[in-house]
Amino acid sequence: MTDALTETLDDEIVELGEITGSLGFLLRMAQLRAFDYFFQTLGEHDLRPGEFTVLWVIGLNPGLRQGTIARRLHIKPAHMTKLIQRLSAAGWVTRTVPQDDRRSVRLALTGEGEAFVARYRDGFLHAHLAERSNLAPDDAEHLIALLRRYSGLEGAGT
Amino acid sequence: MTDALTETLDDEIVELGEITGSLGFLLRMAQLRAFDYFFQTLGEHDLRPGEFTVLWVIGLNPGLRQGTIARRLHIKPAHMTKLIQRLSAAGWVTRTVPQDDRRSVRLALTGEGEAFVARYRDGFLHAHLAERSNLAPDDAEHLIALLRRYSGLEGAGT
DNA sequence: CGAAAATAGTTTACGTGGAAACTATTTCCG
DNA sequence: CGGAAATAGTTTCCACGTAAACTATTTTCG
Repeated sequence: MTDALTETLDDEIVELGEITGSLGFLLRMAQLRAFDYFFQTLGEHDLRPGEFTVLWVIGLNPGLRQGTIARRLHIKPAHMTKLIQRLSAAGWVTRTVPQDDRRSVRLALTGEGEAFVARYRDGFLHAHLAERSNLAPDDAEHLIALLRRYSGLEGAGT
Repeated sequence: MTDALTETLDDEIVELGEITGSLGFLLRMAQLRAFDYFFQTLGEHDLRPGEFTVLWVIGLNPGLRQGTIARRLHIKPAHMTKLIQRLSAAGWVTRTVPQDDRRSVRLALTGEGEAFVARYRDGFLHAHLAERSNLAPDDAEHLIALLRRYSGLEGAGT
């Protein structure tokens, strides 16, 4: 490094301006932070957020068609196919083609799948506790409620 | 609500359970929705959120090094190189290697780049306004404030 | 019935973003 | 000075996710 004056003029300060009021921009930034926390907590294990979510939902809804779950999670069919192939190859998910509609595939967890979910369940669901570190608990709850509303998950269950 | 057994067999209802309280999951869902809004509004033009953000920040901070801007936006060096190559090839950004450090690259907008930013500025910055979203304006503002705090962009003020 | 349309899932081909290795330049010290 | 370390950016290769085309079934309806 040269002198402090040059340093100050060149680096350090990057003005972001009004873009910090853009929801899309903020969501991207927030997701990167959440991702950091996630891998900081669970990175030691070989676990991807998306994969665990799919396992979780299959566990809660055994026997549903692959496409039904994919739509609910906004996973595109092409990607869902690969996900299920992976989860199936790992021995966590069974694919069953029912008699009444041989186009479709119904999903369920294997015993290993259930064990896997049970094992990482707390770590995954509690990841959000660590994620909230910049926010007071009340604010974190509020943020979650607003996101749930914004993303259209409001009416469904909870 | 039907009972759990019926629910499970129904193809319409997908239970998500406690995962709807996970910040990471909600951020992913929210981002997908924001993405939809973005392309619904600006999809007609050939504009990517990330590219516009980079142009915007270069415009606000002409002469900064490529890596400085990348770090601030959490863009990895490898990706930043490709982004700048594209923006440069499009004639929006100039790359200047300064005499005092010939390893580095300093960025600025061309006239066309400034015109481009000026042209899409309103559409991009206002894309977040929750006209078509599920949130009231107050809630949208609150959501933005919480996200800004969570993602660590809280410069001054609160 | 049977051809056309609709549906479920898969395959292919591609674009975005990242990790690791590489090149070039500058700085640090022995 | 001059070799080791640090820094800036690039290149190569790979994972994730998507769109579009494809296969296989089921449904629609003339």
